[in-house]
Amino acid sequence: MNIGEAARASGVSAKMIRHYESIGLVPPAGRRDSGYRDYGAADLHRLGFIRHARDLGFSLERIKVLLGLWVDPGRSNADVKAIAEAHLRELEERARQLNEMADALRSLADACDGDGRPDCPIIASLVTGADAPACHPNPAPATPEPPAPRGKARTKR
Amino acid sequence: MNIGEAARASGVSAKMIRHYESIGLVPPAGRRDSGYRDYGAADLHRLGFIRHARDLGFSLERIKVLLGLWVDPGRSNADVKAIAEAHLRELEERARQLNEMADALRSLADACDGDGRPDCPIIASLVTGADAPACHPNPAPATPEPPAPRGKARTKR
DNA sequence: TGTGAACGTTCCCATCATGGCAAGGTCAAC
DNA sequence: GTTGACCTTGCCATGATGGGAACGTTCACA
Repeated sequence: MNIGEAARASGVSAKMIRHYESIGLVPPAGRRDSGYRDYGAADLHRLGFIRHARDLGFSLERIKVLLGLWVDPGRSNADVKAIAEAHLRELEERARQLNEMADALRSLADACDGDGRPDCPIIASLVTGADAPACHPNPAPATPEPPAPRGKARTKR
Repeated sequence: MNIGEAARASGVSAKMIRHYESIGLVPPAGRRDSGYRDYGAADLHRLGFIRHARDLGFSLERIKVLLGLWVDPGRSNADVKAIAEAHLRELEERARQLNEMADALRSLADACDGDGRPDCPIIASLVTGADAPACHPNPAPATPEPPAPRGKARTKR
């Protein structure tokens, strides 16, 4: 089985299969006389395993460990679970950070009329680092202006 | 003001300040006779703007646009809002994906006893690509074994 | 038997934002 | 004058993936 067929069958691109081989995530594929890599069912299984782990966001480094546990008949599911939970905590932490950003940005965007005037709480917040105003406490809090150009030499930029 | 002081004052590392200069996100800093970069209040403002935008997860590319709008007295807050909302949608999408992964991984981890035996629904799911079993439908669905080693030529690896 | 398309190979480069390191120049305090 | 903290430029690395060049192989079809 060519690398292209293996790619289609496993859902891992040929490019990535070669990469995984180069970093030792999959063993070096057998070669035909032509130099073409040759894949069998066992290879497809391994590639499928990797793809499913990638779908769950596991890093290649952790997948390497999971593959080691997979092929270890004496593995402990506690080891597997520990890796999964470590990854889960990282996923949750990253999601938390994204949600924090999204929440902050959402209130800024909500506070912006988007009516075509220059006044903009989003810009204002980026300038001052402050959060979005509660609602519209003051009617027209002029958007802070950019700092004056350097010295007198405007053309210097 | 040295780059180090500017870094401390703005919360942007010296390394990044140089980088931002190299990609045109900040104008080339003034230089002293020694060749040292020299920063003033306007530069700190700009760096602070960038840092706050980075804190909200904006890409440097988008920050470049936001900076352009900031310094444009004729800007429309609709333009700013459009960029913010585009970014917001991306944040939400990324968070959604992470949560999807986390949910899937959580049910797998919950389904794993972690009692030290080799049986492991996490490994099983990575092998088959199937979701976590509903709860524990069958008492001991033996974890799928790794594929047999390649043919008879184990040394071929 | 030739030929062309589709595939394979290796190697290098790019992404994105950031950090690290090395070799060398500058500054300020003692 | 020495020392330590700082600055300069330049290159390399990250992690996972894609793109492309230059060149070899396979296979079907005329």
